[in-house]
Amino acid sequence: MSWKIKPSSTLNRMAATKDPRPCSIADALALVGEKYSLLVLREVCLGNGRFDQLVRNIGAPRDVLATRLRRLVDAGILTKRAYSERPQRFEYRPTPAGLELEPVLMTLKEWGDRHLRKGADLPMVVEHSCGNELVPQVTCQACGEPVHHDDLTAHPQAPGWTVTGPAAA
Amino acid sequence: MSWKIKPSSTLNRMAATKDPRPCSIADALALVGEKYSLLVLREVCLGNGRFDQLVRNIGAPRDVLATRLRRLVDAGILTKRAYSERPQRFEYRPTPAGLELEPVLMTLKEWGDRHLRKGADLPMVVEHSCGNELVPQVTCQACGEPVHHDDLTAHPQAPGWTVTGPAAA
DNA sequence: ATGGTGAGTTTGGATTTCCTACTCACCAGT
DNA sequence: ACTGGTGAGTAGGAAATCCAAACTCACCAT
Repeated sequence: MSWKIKPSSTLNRMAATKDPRPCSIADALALVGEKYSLLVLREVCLGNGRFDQLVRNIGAPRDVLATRLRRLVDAGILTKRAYSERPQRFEYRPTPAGLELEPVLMTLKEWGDRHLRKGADLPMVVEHSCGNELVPQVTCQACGEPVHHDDLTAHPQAPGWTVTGPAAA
Repeated sequence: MSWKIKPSSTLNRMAATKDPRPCSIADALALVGEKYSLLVLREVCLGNGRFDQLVRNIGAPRDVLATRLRRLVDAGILTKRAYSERPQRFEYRPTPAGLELEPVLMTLKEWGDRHLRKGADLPMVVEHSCGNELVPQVTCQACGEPVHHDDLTAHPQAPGWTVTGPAAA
């Protein structure tokens, strides 16, 4: 049996620790930020929604994949539907909420293409219906202008937020 | 000592396994997809780049955070610089490459705001220099139009890709 | 009867995370 | 000079996760 008395210096540190911030980015990542989850979404958005396709294309262990799929279905990001009874066979497809995560995939792909492959030898190109290769760009819905870091000002609305930098409120 | 003879059904399964696809999304996630990495980027983009600020605001264990920071610095996404010698104190800031990950954060925040909080009681609002609240929208750089799933066609360029769905090449 | 496929589950070991504590260097107050 | 506090980590062990391979179960094909 130990005394479990904390030295005061430790007590002070404990008093200073706080819960992490309320944040939609953190909440979103709690759902889709686990390993392989966004790659699952990539595949189902491409129409490759069967279990063994996912295993092959993503390279995830089967049990981990099964866990991720359950979680994404529970979160309303994917649906599981049978494409064949007798033999029962299933396919995962994105829900509308899942499809709305595509912008995240597109911006990630853009960044990877530019910074990790320097624009050459891209493993895959996406074509937009306008006929050009898609280069996704984030714009402000209100004014239509492309968004740059220096154009942003953060306004914390909930307790727990402090902003010290150039984007401070 | 065991014989290590595989049943033939297993042999066949092994022959079918392949490496995962070459993919910029997967490569990007290998760098910034680990737990907490994107939250570190959030904080650093807000100007909160000191170790203990990061610990408090993110809620990450200190050792994990130290590991992530090293990795992000190595990847050229953050820089570490002293803001005080004697006592040595450091601050992490985003590099240009790090700043270019902001679109990923913005699209994630958008999704979380809409789907996880239904638009009400947002913990934080970002203002664009045009004076409006920022609602990020992904557009096609070539034609300027907002991008929708059905407007996209995937064109695999590297081996290992198969696309069976509506976005098939 | 044998083998093959799809969609997982089971098993057992390797790897990561997490938590608490500890260090080290410095500064501030008494 | 001593006590306490801060910043930026490191150390060590328990808990959770991951991973690869094997196994299951239901069905179909030869």
